[in-house]
Amino acid sequence: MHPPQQYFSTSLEKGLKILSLFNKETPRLTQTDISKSLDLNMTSTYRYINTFVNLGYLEKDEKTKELRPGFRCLTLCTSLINATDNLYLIKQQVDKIYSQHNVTIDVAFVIEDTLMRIYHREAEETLTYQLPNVAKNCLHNTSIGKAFLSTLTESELEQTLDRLDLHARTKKTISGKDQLLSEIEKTRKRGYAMCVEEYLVGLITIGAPLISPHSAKGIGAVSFDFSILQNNADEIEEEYAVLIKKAAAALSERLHQ
Amino acid sequence: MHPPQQYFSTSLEKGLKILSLFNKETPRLTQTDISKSLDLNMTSTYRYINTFVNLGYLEKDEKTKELRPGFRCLTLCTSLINATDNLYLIKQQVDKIYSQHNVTIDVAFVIEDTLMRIYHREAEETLTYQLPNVAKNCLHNTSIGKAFLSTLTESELEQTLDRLDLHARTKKTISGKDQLLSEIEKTRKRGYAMCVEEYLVGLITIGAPLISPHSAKGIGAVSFDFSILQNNADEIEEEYAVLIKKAAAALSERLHQ
DNA sequence: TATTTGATTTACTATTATAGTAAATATGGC
DNA sequence: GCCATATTTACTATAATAGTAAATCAAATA
Repeated sequence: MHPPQQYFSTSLEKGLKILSLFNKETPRLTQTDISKSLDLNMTSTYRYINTFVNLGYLEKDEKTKELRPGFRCLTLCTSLINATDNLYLIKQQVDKIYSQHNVTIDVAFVIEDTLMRIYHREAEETLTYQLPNVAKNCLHNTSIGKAFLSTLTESELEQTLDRLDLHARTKKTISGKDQLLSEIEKTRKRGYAMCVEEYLVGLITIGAPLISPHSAKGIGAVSFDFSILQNNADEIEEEYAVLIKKAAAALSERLHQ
Repeated sequence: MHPPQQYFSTSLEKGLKILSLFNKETPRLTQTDISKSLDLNMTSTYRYINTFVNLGYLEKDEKTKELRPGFRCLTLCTSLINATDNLYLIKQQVDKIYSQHNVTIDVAFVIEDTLMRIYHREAEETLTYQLPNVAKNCLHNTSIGKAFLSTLTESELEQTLDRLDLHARTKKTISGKDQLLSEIEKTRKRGYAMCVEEYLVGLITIGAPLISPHSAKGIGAVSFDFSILQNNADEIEEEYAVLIKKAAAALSERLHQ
């Protein structure tokens, strides 16, 4: 069935998928949760979980059997984050833009069609929406998503759009595939994406893609968020189009080592 | 040879061991480095590395073949750290003590006889030594190490000491096993460890163990560091013995969820 | 207190992934 | 160009894992 991928450890992949399930939105999971969301049979799930628990990466509540990241995750994560300056440099750059322009900024990577926010700063004295740190089904209705999509090749884009559920979160959400394709094309040409009340009523965002200098592939995007009560879309585009592209370029550069 | 540990994924364990090798001191490693330090044969090392590279957890420099944590580590780590408040709460507590007493504070966990620092604050206007974030062979000559050892059972302690290389870093390092055993006993009784120029000439530290409220086992320690030029050992003990124990208790509590 | 239901854990193999040897192919230094 | 070192590929015996099924446990309900 699967192409027999050599020199690839499927067990390791499954383990990492389990760890990746834990985040701010879902900090605790049961064995069944994990088994279901990864479509992994109970015994295998049990084996991997047991491995993590034995090594201290997960802790299991003896009563509820709920799992949560353990102290070993703390050391692993601090080590890994210290090993590269990436996160530090990203935060530094975002903080700089934030202090100069007082805008709400989001930096997110896209992993398996899921938007993973790695840093966020919120503008003062503005209306803001708290977006989740991990968000599925958002590539078509956020500027981060659209900016990311604009980095894909024709065939990748085609495949991705077929996979996605182009759910219409608001009346303005672009949910037709053709319409979305031309929107992505527009985004690619001008180098940034706009999103006007497509994700949430009242929310306007402008975003540009982050390109890994290592692989030269799009890996995520940065966006500025505004409330429609304080800015209108044209003004935002006028004022921030150049800035968001510069921000994306500066951040992309900082992904280098 | 090994007891056939059921419900444990050895592949996952090896993968995690590889990831754990990356830290501030060793941010880049070659396949050979990894293979040697984990005593893993080249083909297996290659398979695991390849898995990580394919998934984006490691990036491989095409020229030098050096490996470093990839963008996928960033998302995993931010998710995991967001999933629990542990790190945030620890930092908060340390910052509080720091601002009240202006002392240099280290918080570290002990993993496989290795000291992993997860947070550090440095006192202002004092002479300080920059300790590494990951340090081997330090359980016998640091107050963090000795405090941790004092939480072990008799048999665990016995086994650990037999494993360790009781290297004498300075003239004052306690490198005899019996001498160390009575030092640990003393530490256990009073609830804190002192280390007077045993790790570095001129460095005095006082530390107390961190106990996981989950497993009720010792997992690390917190310490205050001083220069012998500004404080003498007796003064430090007098002034900080109660505080370090309180700090350890407060931090241990915060490991709960 | 029994009974049901759902979840987790253990027992047991067929299957498959992995370890490890060895050979091939890079890569860099003379 | 040649040598030394490191990485990658080929190949199979072996050991780990997947998956079924049964057992155990825990919680909710009768």
